[in-house]
Amino acid sequence: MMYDIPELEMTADVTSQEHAYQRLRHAILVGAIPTGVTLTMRGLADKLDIGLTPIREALRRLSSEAAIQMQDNRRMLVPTMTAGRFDDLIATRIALETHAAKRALPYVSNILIDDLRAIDAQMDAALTADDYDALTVLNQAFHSQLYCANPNQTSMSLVESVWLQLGPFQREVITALETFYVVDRHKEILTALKTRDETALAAAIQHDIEDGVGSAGKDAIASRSKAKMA
Amino acid sequence: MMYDIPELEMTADVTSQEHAYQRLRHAILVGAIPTGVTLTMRGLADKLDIGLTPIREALRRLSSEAAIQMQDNRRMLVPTMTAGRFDDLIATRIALETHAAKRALPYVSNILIDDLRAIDAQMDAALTADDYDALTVLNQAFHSQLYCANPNQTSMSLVESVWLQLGPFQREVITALETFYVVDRHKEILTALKTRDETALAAAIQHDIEDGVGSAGKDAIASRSKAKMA
DNA sequence: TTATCCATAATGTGATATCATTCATATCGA
DNA sequence: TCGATATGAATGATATCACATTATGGATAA
Repeated sequence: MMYDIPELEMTADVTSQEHAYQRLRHAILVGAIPTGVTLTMRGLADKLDIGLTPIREALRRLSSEAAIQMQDNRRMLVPTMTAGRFDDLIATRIALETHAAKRALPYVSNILIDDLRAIDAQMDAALTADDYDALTVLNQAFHSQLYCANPNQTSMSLVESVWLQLGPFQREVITALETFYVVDRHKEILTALKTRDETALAAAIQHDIEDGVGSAGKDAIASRSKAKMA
Repeated sequence: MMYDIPELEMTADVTSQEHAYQRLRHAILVGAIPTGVTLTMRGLADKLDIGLTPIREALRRLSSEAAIQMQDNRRMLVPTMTAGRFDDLIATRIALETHAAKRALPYVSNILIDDLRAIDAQMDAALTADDYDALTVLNQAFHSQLYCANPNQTSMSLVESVWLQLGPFQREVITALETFYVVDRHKEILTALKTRDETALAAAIQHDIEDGVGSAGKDAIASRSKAKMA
């Protein structure tokens, strides 16, 4: 199966391994790598124009984040999605991110709220420009900046692992009509932040996840299994 | 600083990389690697009697699980613990594991409960034998088996990342007097499982974490900062 | 037509060598 | 005595090579 890995501008001083990792990670995050197809090290090395060694280490890192799966046959692939796994990933996202948001709330400043609002505005722009990959990245930046307000935060890397596992769904999901809900829910999050209302914040995060990837993903899985039956 | 990495028997057919990963992982999990000391690839390769390449990939995997930290100076180390980070790790453990337990509950069978009870008995034996590393491993097996009852479970790898980050505290913590509480709380967990009581289960998990690593860890941090002042 | 088997190609694993960067230590200067 | 500096040692990064394992495609047989 053909696919391509989006470019990703980086500072020149990063190692090849880091470069490969960031680029593959981004590709998975926006759903650019189809699920189920076998990835080969030489193939990726060729595609990214990088040696085998950095690719290997990047893949090992991604496998430890459950972004890719290394089977015992020595085959590597982006795991395929099932309804059950998807459901559990969404539930885990909600548990983890409501927790992270609540822990971050005491550290939220008005400046941060303004920054989040700015990201939200960028999302509106990306939406009208039909730049869905940017939309995904911005949405994650929105959540990430919030959770990282907590200076002792230890759950961001866990959240990112879940995002990576949901990544393969991004493209089929984000084009769905439900997309605009995300922006709406961000407004709800911003309001809860402004009033420093912990309960409302947790609810808003949950709604954001459910209405965004959650519902659209369910639809995508449903239509996929219907297609298989036909 | 001197330290040694516990042996770990494995099947012969695993790759060197997997072997190195498992052994280093176990060492961090039981707190055998002191925090703050720089790890060198050649040093570890020498210690484990394995080539550089497998060590390198094992370290990359561990860094992606936040078990070790790779600084920009190219220095690698097991992160040192601070009171704030510890607090957040415990809070994350509770959020994540109560969630995992609740999701697993519908799949809990009486056979599983018996298995857990058997692990608990082994823990009693390990406790009287003063085998603290085994105690740690068994405790994690207890929790792991419970959460993995959910066939669609996606949070186990996240939980393990948190365990790895708390690992460096295991040895200083588990020798503390509070240790016996853990076993008590496991009884509470088992009771909640038997009655299929979701609320009681979540509470029991929370108590187990708080009374186990939680309180003992707080003490350890407190006495450590006291020692530094003296 | 379909299943089995074999030979070749492709792939992951691991070791080693080289290079650039970083660290450690001793020397020098104030 | 203390701090800055330079030099050599140690370390991580990467490419490359060799090898064992796995996959692939075609030929053969039922």
